[in-house]
Amino acid sequence: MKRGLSDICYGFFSTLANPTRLAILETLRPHPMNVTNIAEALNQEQSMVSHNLRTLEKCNLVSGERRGKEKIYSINPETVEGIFKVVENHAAKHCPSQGACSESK
Amino acid sequence: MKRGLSDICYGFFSTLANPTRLAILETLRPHPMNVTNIAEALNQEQSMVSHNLRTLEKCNLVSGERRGKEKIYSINPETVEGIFKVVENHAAKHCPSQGACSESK
DNA sequence: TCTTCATATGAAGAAATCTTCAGATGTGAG
DNA sequence: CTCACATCTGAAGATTTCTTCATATGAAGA
Repeated sequence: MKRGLSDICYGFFSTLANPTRLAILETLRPHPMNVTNIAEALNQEQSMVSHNLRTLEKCNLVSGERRGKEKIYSINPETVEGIFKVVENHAAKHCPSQGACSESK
Repeated sequence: MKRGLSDICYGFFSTLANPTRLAILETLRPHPMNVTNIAEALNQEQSMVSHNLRTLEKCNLVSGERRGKEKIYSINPETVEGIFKVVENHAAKHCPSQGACSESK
């Protein structure tokens, strides 16, 4: 198996290949938020959100800052916006109605 | 669960979250190639490459063109280069030695 | 048509990832 | 210190995705 850029990318894309994590990024896009609020916004269990925030943080897609009892998470805007931009453009051109790269064809 | 850009992105990133598929993209980056040659380049079974090419094609990350017995696959350069560029930049800033977004921390 | 090369496909066990639950840790107030 | 609130963590069953194998389909030439 060839090895190169692929390796650098694998963890990155694996991190993004999850609906909860994508939803977290989208939720944090407008502004930073604490864990409880993210969980409420997504209607998910707090522990699930926490697990996924850890994955996102490992990958530097979000970063968290303690503020008293809370921990405020915010996205890494450069990377997240950059990626979303490419995907939005791709979807606009190649993904008819909606729901890209899925079933059908 | 919130629904939005996340849905469009999910299939896209799932497609990219696989070492074989990333290696295929990297292999095709310089120039188009047929299935057998890709398999040889990656030292992988032909059927595996074929399965993964199908996934990539569904997502419009590659496209295949029959030429006689062979089928020549090529990447969608706009999207693939765009994505790699963002990831390379991200890795340069946030992924110390190499192997991004993986273990440690 | 028969043969050969090239590619695609279905199915099933193997492997990786998720989700959930129970409880641990951290923080600040009283 | 104890309590309450906020977040984190480990483990295990549930679920999803991979890999492999056997075989099917397609294309071209004899």
